Amino acid sequence: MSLHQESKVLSNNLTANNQASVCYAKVAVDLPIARHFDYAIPEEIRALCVPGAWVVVPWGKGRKLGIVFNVGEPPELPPEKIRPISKIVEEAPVLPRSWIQLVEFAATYYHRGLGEVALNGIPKFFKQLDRKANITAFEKWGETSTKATKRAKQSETPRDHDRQLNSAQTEALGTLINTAQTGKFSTTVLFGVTGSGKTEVYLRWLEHLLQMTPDGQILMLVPEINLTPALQKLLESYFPDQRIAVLHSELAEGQRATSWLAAAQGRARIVIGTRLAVLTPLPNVAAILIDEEHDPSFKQHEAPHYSARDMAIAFAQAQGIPIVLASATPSLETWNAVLNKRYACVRLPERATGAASPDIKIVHLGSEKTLQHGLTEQAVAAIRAALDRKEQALVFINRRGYAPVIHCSACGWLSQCNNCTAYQVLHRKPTKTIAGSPYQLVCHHCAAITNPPRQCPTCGNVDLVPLGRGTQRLEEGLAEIFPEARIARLDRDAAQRKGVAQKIIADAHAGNIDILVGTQMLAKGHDFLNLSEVIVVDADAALFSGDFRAPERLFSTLMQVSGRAGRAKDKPGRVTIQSRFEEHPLFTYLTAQDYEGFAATQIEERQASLLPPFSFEALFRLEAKTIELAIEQLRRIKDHGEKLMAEAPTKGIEHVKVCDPIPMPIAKVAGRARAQLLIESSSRPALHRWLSAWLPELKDLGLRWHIEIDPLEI
DNA sequence: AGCACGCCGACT
DNA sequence: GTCGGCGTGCTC
Repeated sequence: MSLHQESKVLSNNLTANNQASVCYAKVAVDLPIARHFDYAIPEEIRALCVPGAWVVVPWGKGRKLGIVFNVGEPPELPPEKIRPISKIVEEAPVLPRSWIQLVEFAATYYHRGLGEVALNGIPKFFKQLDRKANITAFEKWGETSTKATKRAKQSETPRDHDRQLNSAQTEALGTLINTAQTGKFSTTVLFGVTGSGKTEVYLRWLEHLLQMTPDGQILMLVPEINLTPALQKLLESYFPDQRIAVLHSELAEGQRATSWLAAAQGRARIVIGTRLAVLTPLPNVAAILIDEEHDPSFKQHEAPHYSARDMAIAFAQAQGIPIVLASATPSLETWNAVLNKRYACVRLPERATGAASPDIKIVHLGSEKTLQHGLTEQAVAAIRAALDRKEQALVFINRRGYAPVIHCSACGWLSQCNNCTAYQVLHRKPTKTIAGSPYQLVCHHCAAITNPPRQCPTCGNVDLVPLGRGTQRLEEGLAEIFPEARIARLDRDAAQRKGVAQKIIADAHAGNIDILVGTQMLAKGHDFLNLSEVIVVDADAALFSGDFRAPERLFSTLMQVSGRAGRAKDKPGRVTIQSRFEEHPLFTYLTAQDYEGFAATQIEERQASLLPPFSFEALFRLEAKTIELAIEQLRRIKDHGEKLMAEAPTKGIEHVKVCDPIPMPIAKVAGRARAQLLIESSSRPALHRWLSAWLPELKDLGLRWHIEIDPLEI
């Protein structure tokens, strides 16, 4: 008998025998579909079929993994269409209620399917249906690594533990312990400049929590994968007798499965991870800490588009536990909540080591002719001075590749991507090939790679020149200016090969590198004690960007990268920022390292123009063959919204503003035109009530769109 | 996501 | 004539 026939018979039996007692389960299926599915629960598994149970369900001609959410609610479908659950996966841990609630919250808030959210954070390994043979092996593996940790405990390593806190830290710790108490929901911002010793303070807070709650688990979110190894080491030396699980997308499948299982079974007391870790089931969660709270990487760019920070706050609230948001430059959403006294705030005003704050200088970026490989005289002198002192310099440029575009000096041709509204970026090939050009053109949007043309495709001119510079060209230029220096480059391209990023970071710590060239990746968190000079090659692109969040991001990036300089007591840090707009007010606040002053101006502007956090946004996006078609389809969505608005008073929905559809900032990617439609409201609940009324009706329009809640980039 | 169905273009 | 492109619809 085929699976399909078998299930038909089963469901017929179920309906025929005793319809009233047939029990149904709402199941999140492992699919990126914005919906859950109803299944009948066969009598013999009814006892095991509880929310959080793992099940195998029939799916079309095959089977799929699912997780039970609700049991007993009436199905939305006629009973004859409902098939029964195939079996319960008994060896899998029943997922905790807190996790079920979090997933339900996120699916509702982000207007997504349960399955899409629920299965998003579960390691691939557990989603395979034939994993049964391996699961015990993994459990054993988990046990052995616990033993390994225990063994490490016995060989007492010197612990940072005994290091004295300074008076500001001691005071901050006291306040933190008082405001962020166990067993009670609170949101506390730990606000301190880079190097003020936030880490020390929150480690002590974690220590306190671990003592207060004998089984309690702590979730710690960090923005960058590169930061986890150092943090893991630190935590392991700090808490040698606690099991620490690390979770991020670049772990090997086996490691990720092991860590996840340790967290889900409550064996791991501390769970460190990037944004995906917010979806880890934690049966005994006792507190949450988010480091670099403002970082945009906590927002997922793909499918469910969730903000791990916002989800974590909602999670803490639902579970009645404290959450701490640490940052030197909190997001304006967070800072506004501090000003409104919705969040508590603990301040750390000084650098803990006693090192002075870095001296930040803005220098004028003249015409290209006055520069050496894009660097001003002052910048070159600053790097040379660092080399002379046998200290390190970091040269920051937020653009990877060799040059952002190539250009024909005769006819003005630019290396436009054929499939995207973007330029192809000139890159040095990753490995030297025997034949052909050492360069290639790469589109950063569709990832298409082509050989650079030998002559201009429109006029035949052979004189094609790279315009501007990225990390690779800067590295080359620096090698020319400082032939004796050891230079390393760290950007997404360099970090692509596994282990390379960690090797460069280790080399920098060991003093085997004199000049570090890199992007964002280098700006965050690292504590290079011999680094005393930071150069920011070009801060201008973000100064006049159309994005209202650009100044906020620029300020925090510059503060963060500045914070890399002079982390040791005896080596004061200096920062040189090159700009054509030295008079810009952002720089005034930056040189004074006055986050609060800067935030006040930004908040004032946002309030005046009713931008977030003074309004709440949702964004419809869709793709079509042409931009006209995409706009036309979005207009149909808008029209429908306006029809709904006309009926709003009768339906009890408050007013929201539906803007006009516009092309996305990059209008075409990989040959597909993209457009967006912004929805705004001054009230978050109003916006969500509106969307809940609107979205189901839009299904009938037969359009393929998706929605993003609280978008970061518009 | 898969997978089926269905309707138009260039190929042995 | 068909093979196959991917647009559309469905999965409890």
